[in-house]
Amino acid sequence: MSQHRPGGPNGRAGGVPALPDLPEATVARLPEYLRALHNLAEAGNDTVSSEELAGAAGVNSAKLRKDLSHLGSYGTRGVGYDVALLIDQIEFTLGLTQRRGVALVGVGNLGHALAGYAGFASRGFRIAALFDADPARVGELINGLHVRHISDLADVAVAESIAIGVIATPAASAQDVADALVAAGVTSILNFAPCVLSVPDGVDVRKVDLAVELQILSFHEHRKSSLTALPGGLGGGPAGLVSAAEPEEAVGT
Amino acid sequence: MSQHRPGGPNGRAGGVPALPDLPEATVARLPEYLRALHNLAEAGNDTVSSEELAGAAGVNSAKLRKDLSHLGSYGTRGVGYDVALLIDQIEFTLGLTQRRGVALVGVGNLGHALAGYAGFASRGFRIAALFDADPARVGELINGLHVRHISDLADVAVAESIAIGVIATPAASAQDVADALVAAGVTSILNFAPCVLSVPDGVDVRKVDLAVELQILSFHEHRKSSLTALPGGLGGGPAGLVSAAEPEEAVGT
DNA sequence: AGGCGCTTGTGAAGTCGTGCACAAATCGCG
DNA sequence: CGCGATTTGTGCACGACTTCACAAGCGCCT
Repeated sequence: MSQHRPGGPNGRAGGVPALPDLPEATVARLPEYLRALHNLAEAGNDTVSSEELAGAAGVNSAKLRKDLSHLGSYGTRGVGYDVALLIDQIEFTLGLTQRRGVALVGVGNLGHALAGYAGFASRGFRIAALFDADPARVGELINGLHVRHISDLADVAVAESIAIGVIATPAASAQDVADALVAAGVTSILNFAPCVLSVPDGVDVRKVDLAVELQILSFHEHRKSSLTALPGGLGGGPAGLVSAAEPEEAVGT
Repeated sequence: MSQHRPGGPNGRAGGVPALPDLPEATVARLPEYLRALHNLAEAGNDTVSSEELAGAAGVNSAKLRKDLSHLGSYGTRGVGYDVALLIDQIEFTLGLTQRRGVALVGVGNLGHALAGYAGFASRGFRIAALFDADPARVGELINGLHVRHISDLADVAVAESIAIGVIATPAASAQDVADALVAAGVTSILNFAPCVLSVPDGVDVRKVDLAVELQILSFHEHRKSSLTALPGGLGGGPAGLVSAAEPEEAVGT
């Protein structure tokens, strides 16, 4: 995360919910609850218990209740939560009451897929513009939008009041793109490039690295197979047997 | 997220624990260190200090040292870490000394991009087979592999000893695919479908939901704009007390 | 009306992760 | 050979998150 404001005791009068300074872990789970709630609503459920909802979202019910309690008390004891009300509450908290415009930079392999990803549109986002540095790609029509050159970024971002940018370029150009986004007024960045971005304070960056996820799984595979293969424990250290594995297939991206 | 062994009171009967049972948070950072190390190696660095490496990986140097200390002592005081040695160590720990085969199910929008994603190959994985349920897609050639029907999954998975599966199908079919993967002997699943999978114990699932990341960013956007719009508290409540932003590294979790 | 079963909301305890601060270890050099 | 500069490895305190366990609240049934 980029920054977190430890706010003071939040006390607001009136019916409008305050901005309750949620734990980051809670924020990360709210979208999951929201998805589960939409499913439930579609299935015709009016209310839902914490146990049910927790099951649908894949978490512990106590955790779910505590998470929701941070938003305020929107459940009824003995009954459960009103599905529609809770959806509204979470959407408000996540700032999804307005459809946010997103700028996507880099329409290569991954960018192409992201541009066409229906999940963005269905969950409150609108891909407002596509950019690429490659002039050969400029003009290409993807999913109803045509690709613009990255030099137009500032103009478009301002015109469409875009606050979120997605970087789907190679790592080498990611920092430049991030700088350009920041200069254009973007204050939240989702980075798919495998590199660390440095941005000014006040700008949030989240990173998604697809290969990292596989590597984490690989670790668990490795551990599982070691456990079954060597129940006793393998001696010494894992020091020796590494070197002669693969022909070092460069890292270049 | 992944499943943990319930294990209870640590079922290990005496003896030295073979694999040091790393904290999950550490495991999640190792791939990042590995990437940074490969960059350094390519740049010709022989050794690196924790401070440098931490910078390149976007973390605190104390955290990095603690993480690495869990793997054993592979640094030299006063000097730093041997880049090549550390790469070997981390790759061993992550189980990347063998190139792991991956089965990708669902070659729609996103699956297509994943099939062509160079980052997998360059970081120790080999997409060994592509599957789809749609007969119209079977046979299609993507990145040198042709798409097979999902009914072949079991045969191929066994033949190629595939332990990792990637689900890039719509949510509606994800659970069926997961069941098929598990039946075919896959014990680790990376799920891009926006739904909760239920799998037997011993199977690890990691979920990546692209829209969720945007929603988390949206939350922070929402909060930022509210803060600037309402600098003070409204009536009644204790106002002020908004401490300044704490600078921190920009690292996604 | 009153009691009963169900479910939320939350104090409190426990677990996990982080970051500081420093001792121990190593190198280079005079 | 010893000293100082440097950097690792880690004990410790702190903070964040999770989980348990239960009181408080709500609706329904008698």
